[in-house]
Amino acid sequence: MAAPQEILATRVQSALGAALGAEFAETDPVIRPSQFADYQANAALALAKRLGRAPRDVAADIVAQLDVDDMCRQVEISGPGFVNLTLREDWIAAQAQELLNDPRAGVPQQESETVAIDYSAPNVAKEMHVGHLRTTVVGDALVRVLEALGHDVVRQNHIGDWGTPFGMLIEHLLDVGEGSAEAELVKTDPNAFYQAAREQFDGSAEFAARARKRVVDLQAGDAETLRLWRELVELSTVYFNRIYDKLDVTLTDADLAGESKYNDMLPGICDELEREGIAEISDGALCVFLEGFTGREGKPVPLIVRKSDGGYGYGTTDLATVKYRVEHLGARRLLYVIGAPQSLHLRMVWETARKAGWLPEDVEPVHVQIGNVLGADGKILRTRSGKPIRLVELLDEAIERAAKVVADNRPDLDEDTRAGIAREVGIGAVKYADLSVSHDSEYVFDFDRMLALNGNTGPYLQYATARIRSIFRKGGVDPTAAAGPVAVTEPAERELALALLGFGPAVATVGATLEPHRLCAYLFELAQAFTGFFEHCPVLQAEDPAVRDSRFALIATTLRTLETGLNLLGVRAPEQM
RNA sequence: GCACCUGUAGCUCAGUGGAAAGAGCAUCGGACUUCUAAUCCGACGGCCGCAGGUUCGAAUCCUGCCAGGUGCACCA
Repeated sequence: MAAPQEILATRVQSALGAALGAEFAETDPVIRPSQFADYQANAALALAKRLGRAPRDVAADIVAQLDVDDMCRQVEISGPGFVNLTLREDWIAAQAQELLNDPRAGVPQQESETVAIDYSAPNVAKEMHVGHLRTTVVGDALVRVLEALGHDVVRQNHIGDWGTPFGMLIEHLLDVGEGSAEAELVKTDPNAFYQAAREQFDGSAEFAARARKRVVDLQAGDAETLRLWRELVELSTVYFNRIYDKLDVTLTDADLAGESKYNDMLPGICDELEREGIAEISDGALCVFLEGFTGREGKPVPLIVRKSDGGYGYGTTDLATVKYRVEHLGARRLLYVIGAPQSLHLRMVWETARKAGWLPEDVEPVHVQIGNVLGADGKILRTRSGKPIRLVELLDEAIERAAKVVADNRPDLDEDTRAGIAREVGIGAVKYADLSVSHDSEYVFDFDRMLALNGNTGPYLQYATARIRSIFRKGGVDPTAAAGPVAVTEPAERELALALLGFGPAVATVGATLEPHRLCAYLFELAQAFTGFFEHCPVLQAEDPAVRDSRFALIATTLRTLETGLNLLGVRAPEQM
């Protein structure tokens, strides 16, 4: 199963070799979608300069050697030397038929690579906010896509489960009592618990003293303190899992790889850095100074690996993640799906790891930068009173709003069905909104826009699948039973079939660029192509049984492609809506 | 001050060195006796922040500037 663009690329390359010499057989044929044909090959323009010839002549030579009769019905030199390529309808139909029969839905099977992916990373005893939402959703989509492409993906949920706040949290847990209603807040409203602890810490010197002592005990490995700490982590895990469940995210407890996991590695990391002369003591702290990293007033910025009080910061922990993921997990790509502001920090961590030999040249670390989510005012999304928005409330509001729309439009459905649809549509809308814009840009959060059935939204794609299912229901046909044969005659059929062939490449692109919004853009175009088909090409009312069978096959493939694509994004497709 | 990100239609956002820069929303005008109108079709709308440069060709690459955002020593 190969996409038109790829097949054309190899064909044009052979033509290049034949026309211009073997040394040109590897050059990029520059196949692009065209507004004047299906595709265009732009290689001649670039090569003309090198050859010292007129571009149109070069194009003519390429076309003379080009063997595409089986797949193109028109090959035309146009403009300054573009080669316009128009596919044959029977070829498109044959490819669509192949796609229908392809158990992988056109998704290429790539050579397996171990990829470690760090995403979500909420903090224990703290509410997840919209920033966590986005790294969770984007990270999970990347996981699904990479796995579909055949890679060995290791999820690493780097939760904040260690550090000074735990002294305060543990003491507060003891004060309210283990198992008390207030302790249970960690499962449901963690910020309430955290704020209460914070208030004690700020308001009571006695409490603060206890909290500080507790931190020391924790780091010393005191058994009772560790037990209480574990208790807090477990309570938090209940909260995380409730969110992940609601969000339909693949993370489980097995993926937890929080800061505490690396505690044992930290002293060794510092020792090695110091021994190798990579780190030095500055103002009492063990620091790595790297060339080219300067801050205010040109002062060198350190990566602090051991604080002056002997404690470790996140720089050390992050170094440990690199070491662990390379040495222990055998990862060839290290993905960090975290906020854009961490960019400087990560670059310093990686450069330090390179110097220390923990990050070999053939291992590629990537920062999948996550941009801020903004409110209507263009500032980081907060409630009217200025507090961060509770994620649970935000998700519930999305579901409520979706429920209202479903109730308005589908009074014929029973309540349970409507509630199920509302959940899938509401959550899908929020996730899709996070995924459909490039992950590194900020975007403005707007319920009305993301829940709209028009435009590049989750509901629009879900609606397309629901309409297809409706046709199959009415026709009494099982989508998996559609077998074709596929024929392509109407323009809308042609457009839909051609769009279907682009799925595999779109998924592959996301795997390479780590940009889920490209898959969104593809699925949106496919859904639009389907809508055009839906308007112009009746399926059930088609008079000719052969046309009917062909159209069944086309929409069955469309349904599977849309659902597979949505699934790769982590978005559900309701059977009706 | 240094570094990174962003600047594209009224708004929200796409855009792989290729032809005349795209979509959705909003606005205006149309289409339900039809497989879901929660839909669709059409129109309107652009010094691609500014100025240079590279190139046969630049929203895209380079340099400078302007504007906004973020980060820059012991929180993560």
